[in-house]
Amino acid sequence: MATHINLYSLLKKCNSLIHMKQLHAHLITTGKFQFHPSRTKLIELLAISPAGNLSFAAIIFRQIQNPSTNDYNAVLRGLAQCSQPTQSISWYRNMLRCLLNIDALTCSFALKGCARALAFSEATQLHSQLLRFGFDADVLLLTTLLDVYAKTGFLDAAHKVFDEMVIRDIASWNAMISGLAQGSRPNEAMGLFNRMKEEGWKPNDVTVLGALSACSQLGALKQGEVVHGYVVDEKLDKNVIVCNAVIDMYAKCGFVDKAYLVFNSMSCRKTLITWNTMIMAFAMNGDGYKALDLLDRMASDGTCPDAVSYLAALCACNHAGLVDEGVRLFDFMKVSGVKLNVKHYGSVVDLLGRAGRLQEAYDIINSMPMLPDVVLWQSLLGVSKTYGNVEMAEMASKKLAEMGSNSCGDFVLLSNVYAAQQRWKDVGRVREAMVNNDVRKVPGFSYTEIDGRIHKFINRDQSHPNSKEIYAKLDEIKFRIKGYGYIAETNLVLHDIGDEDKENALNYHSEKLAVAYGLISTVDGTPIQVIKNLRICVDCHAFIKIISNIFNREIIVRDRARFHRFKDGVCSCRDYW
DNA sequence: ATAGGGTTAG
Repeated sequence: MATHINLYSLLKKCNSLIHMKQLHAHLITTGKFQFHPSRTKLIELLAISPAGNLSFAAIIFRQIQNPSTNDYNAVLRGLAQCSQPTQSISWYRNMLRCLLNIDALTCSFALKGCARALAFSEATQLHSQLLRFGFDADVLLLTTLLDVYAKTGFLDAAHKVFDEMVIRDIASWNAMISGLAQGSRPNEAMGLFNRMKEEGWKPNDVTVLGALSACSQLGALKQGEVVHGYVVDEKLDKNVIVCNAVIDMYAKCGFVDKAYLVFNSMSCRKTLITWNTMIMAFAMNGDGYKALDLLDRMASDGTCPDAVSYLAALCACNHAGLVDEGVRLFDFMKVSGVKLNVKHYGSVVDLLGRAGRLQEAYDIINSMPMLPDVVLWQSLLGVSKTYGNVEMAEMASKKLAEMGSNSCGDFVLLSNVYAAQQRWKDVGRVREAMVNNDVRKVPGFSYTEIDGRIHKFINRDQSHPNSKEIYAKLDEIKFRIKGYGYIAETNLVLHDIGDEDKENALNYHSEKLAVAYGLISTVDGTPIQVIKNLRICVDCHAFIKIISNIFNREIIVRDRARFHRFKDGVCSCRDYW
């Protein structure tokens, strides 16, 4: 009896493989291995702790004459969190064959494996099995199930599980809220967050992380401020993870100053991620020098920059047009010992390309120790278009085709390169390829927050209740801005349609709809904030510059990569993006 | 001998 307790307490303190092996040897040499209850705990420790060793756990498992469900579960848990989580599914199937008694933990670990392996259909099988086993009153298990459905992208199935749960606890709400937030349905995430409060639940740190992430995506400042207020009131800001999320929220809502205020007044210790979040915030805002300054300061503060820190700083140089600083930083990175990945190369290629240094950009691609990705060739294609370099554009397009990229933007860019040289035959050839290849077009959409409510617009959207007024406003704008030298950039539209129709296609881009709605529904002089899922197009950029001038409004647009602040007819990106 | 499992920022 005494040895049971001793072994158990020893196991709990065990944090190295050597110690685990010693305990194993002890169980063997004293002849207790086959019968001692701590054996299972040892296998679990080996299977799941960072100091453990999963294959060794499996070896030990095979030495057991009559493994219990718990022994199986211990290995299953390890397999579910290892680098090949599909192994957990085969292990589970094997358990069903060999064992009669599966318990709720078996299902829980197997579901975890499905989540990691993104195995939706296996999860549905587990779902029906756990119902048959009668585990459907188990809150923890149903929360895991909900989470698997959400993580595999089946949010409606997740929601159904959530809705049908007889008993829910805080973690069930949290799983559903963060599932919606991470599944690109942030508005619903906020809806559920509010409903949760109405129903008398008290959000905890995990809850606010989901809500803050949703606000970040939506650019929902008003709602984000409410969540921040709650965080402060409930002292959830003792948690550095929460602080990081608050910083990110303010930054993504366009309030980099507020983000920096939170960054500077944190009561808990900053982590690597805190610094990276703030550097990224400056980068998105075009504050190149502030980002570089922070990169220096983090090191002197005792936090060693990692690959993400450098990427963020490089990105900042790129957005601010700090070409020499960026190249210097990149050269330093190569000797600093950080492991560069394809994104670092992509960023520096973009930086050089935008500065017109196409040959240097191309040389870097050729010197890369890894294969260039689609994004990198797209960026080279983009800058080739900017500088009218036909050969480079053709080469990049060829690579993109080889890699199976089939995005509309690639074809449009190449076509524009030819069009600029009046090579109409080639333009026609590209159009034909577009038709034949059935190109993908990611639908563009924009959000704007008015009085704490999010309004979403897609291109040519007519579903908004105020649609009539919005289109009338756009007509008015169109009329007024003609006098300011605005000519629609119709070469961005690649359809066989007349110029007027091309103009209409551009006129109803989602960001224009959102800005027009902002103009009619907010008081004169107040800023208008728009979030767009793609990069802003040249035409909308020119259009909004003029609007900021004639309507005397500050208009802040966050596109996929950065912020554009339009004021008095100019943009903070200085037309460099 | 018993508990053990779920939600989490760049």
